[in-house]
Amino acid sequence: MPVDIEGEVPRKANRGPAAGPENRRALLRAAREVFTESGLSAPFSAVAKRAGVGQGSLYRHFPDRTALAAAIFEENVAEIEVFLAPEERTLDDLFDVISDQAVVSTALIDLTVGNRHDPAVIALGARFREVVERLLARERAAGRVGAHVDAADIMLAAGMLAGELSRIDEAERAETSARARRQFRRAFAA
Amino acid sequence: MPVDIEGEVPRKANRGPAAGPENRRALLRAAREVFTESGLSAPFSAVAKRAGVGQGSLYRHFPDRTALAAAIFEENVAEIEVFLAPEERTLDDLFDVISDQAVVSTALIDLTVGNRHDPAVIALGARFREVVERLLARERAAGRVGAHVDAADIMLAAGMLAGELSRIDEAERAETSARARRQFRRAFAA
Amino acid sequence: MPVDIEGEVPRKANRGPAAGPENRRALLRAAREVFTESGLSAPFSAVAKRAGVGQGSLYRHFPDRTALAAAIFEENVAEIEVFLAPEERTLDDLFDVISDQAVVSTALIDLTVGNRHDPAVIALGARFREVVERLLARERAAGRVGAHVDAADIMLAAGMLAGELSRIDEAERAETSARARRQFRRAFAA
Amino acid sequence: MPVDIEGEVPRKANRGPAAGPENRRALLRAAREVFTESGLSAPFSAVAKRAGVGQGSLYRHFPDRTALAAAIFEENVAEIEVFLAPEERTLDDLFDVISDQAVVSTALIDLTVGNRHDPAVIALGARFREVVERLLARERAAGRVGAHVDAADIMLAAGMLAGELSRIDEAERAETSARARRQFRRAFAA
DNA sequence: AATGAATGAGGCTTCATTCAT
DNA sequence: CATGAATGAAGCCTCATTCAT
Repeated sequence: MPVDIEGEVPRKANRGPAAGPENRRALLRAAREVFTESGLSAPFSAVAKRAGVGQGSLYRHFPDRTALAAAIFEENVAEIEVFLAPEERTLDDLFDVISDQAVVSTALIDLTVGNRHDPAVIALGARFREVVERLLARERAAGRVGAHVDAADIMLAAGMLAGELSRIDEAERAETSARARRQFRRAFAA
Repeated sequence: MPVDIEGEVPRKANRGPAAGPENRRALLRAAREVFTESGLSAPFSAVAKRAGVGQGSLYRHFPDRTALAAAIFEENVAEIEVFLAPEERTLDDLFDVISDQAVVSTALIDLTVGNRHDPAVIALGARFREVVERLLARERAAGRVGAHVDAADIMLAAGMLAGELSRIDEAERAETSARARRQFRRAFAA
Repeated sequence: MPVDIEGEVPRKANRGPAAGPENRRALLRAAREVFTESGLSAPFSAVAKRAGVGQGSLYRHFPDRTALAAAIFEENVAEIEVFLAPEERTLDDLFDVISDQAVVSTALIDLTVGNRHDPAVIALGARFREVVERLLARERAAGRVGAHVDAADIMLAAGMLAGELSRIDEAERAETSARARRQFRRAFAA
Repeated sequence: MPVDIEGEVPRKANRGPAAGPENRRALLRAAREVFTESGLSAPFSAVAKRAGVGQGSLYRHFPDRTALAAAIFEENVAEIEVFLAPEERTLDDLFDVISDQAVVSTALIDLTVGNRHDPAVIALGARFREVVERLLARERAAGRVGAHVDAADIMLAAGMLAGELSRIDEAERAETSARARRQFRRAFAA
């Protein structure tokens, strides 16, 4: 029962510009968590709260939901790039990362799809396509993938898989992922 | 606070209980349109408005979003049952209906997935599975589908396809649908 | 999942005018129950539903909440009149009835107070006052009540008691009633 | 659907966080007024409007009706504590404050009674009881109150009085208050 | 005279966004 | 540059009341 006669407002100290990058990271982490737990429609403000950051800062870093989604997407793509860089990575490894990222990814996908024409989104799509193309070339050369398969096939499969995984219960993900991958392996086999 | 500018009270005439079934149909039609155009997150009230029906009537017929989704889903399943009944229907025909229904279907899927444990939803899922099983038996007998394929495979494929189609632009649907079906045909081939 | 293609509406048979008084009784009983359970602010329609009667019939019998309250009040007063008629009834008996009726009564009181100028309400108030006056005359004659007490005192006490009882938990009613009556007995003693 | 007739966007200026405590006070004042005038069932939003404050701010300060009631109650109890602190205050002074606060108090009482188990409400009840106990001890010591009276008696009387006063017309309050206090004086006399 | 569906106003609450400090 | 309160529009849902049958 705060009596609050002369209203002390004990607000968090302003830590100055130094806090910028740190806040940005906190926001991204928080956004992943929030979107994972509550879906895309989670209150935008929940992200700020979870990150322990003011509403205003959230808006400064990410002027809208798309910007936030793009930033997360960017991290995902970066992770994929790194993970798939080694020569020995296979299509199966791609599906592994996709499966791992699925839940957040699809909230993402839904969002990015809604802003398909945003330049940032387009750029990220292109980066992802690059990865896929390099991978595909290797897989084809190794005879693990037939000539009838092109990058669009892989991307479609990845999208469908991510979408499906994001919709279902945690408990069913592993099995569903395995089943889908069996299908795609057969579909893509040489 | 009706201002009652000209003493006009333009409350729509109460057409009496006779309007009931008609309203129900109008609401379902409107719901399909609205969800197709604006996705699941469209204001629930938009459905009533589009149907030309009072808010209250919407709630009487469908106490919540799930009830409405289940009713649409029911119509879809009924259509699928009828369409796939003839002996000569194939897996490709299933993918045809799915593709046709995709946009609404996925709003549906998202919704039904959210209420996976609603008895009505469960019952409809079971009906769909029945159809798939009958179809699969025929396809297998005809040698068009391999023994490695089970009903869950078909249902997964249908779900992934519908999900994907619902996310993309109208313009890309035909091609994407064709591509996915090529993949599934190969995956399921004997 | 009613398909409802040609909408049969199996409505309750119209039992004709004979049902009138029966419905009225059912409505009053239902109203007591509903107001007791859910307070005055219970949906008006809940009364009709509980009574197993159409909305329209409720409105026909009782054009508004006040009319309904007045009718219940009327029954209460009638009961009080009968109960307190015998020579040997005392002030304590009055408090007994009040306590019994308290929960519904106060929903009533709140409502009637809101329509203090409704003729029906005024008439009922007068009838209650009559009862009180007769009782008071007897009690005074018997030397059980002092000369300093008038009808308004009794009515005030009754009102305060009913109000209090209506607010508290079922479990505390007996004790609170006893305590209040101890106070009033002392206050009114010769 | 803001029609935006002249491109005018007359959104009230955001006066910033500084407005916080001021808003809180305005809301409490407004709540007292609104509840006094229209009873507990007044639209919650009326409080915000009366206070000249956005809906959202109302909800920020008081997440629900109970929180608001508790805050008003808190002010009342604080006032009572201060007013009854001096040695020379009597039971009659208590009834004075109660009478003064009656109208709002009972909206309060009705509300707090509905949330009897809210910790804030419990704490306030305890504070009130403390005041009553101190007062009662003095009155008893002074021989103005009999040994048969305990704190529960006083609290019951106060509750009944407040309840009654809140129900009746402004015009009758003074007389009713006087009458009730005559009764209690007699009931509690040594 | 009874029935119960239809109607829509209005209260409730949440949330995106702005902006004083 | 960060903070978080303020704002109000807009969706949700309930309910009093009407009225065709």
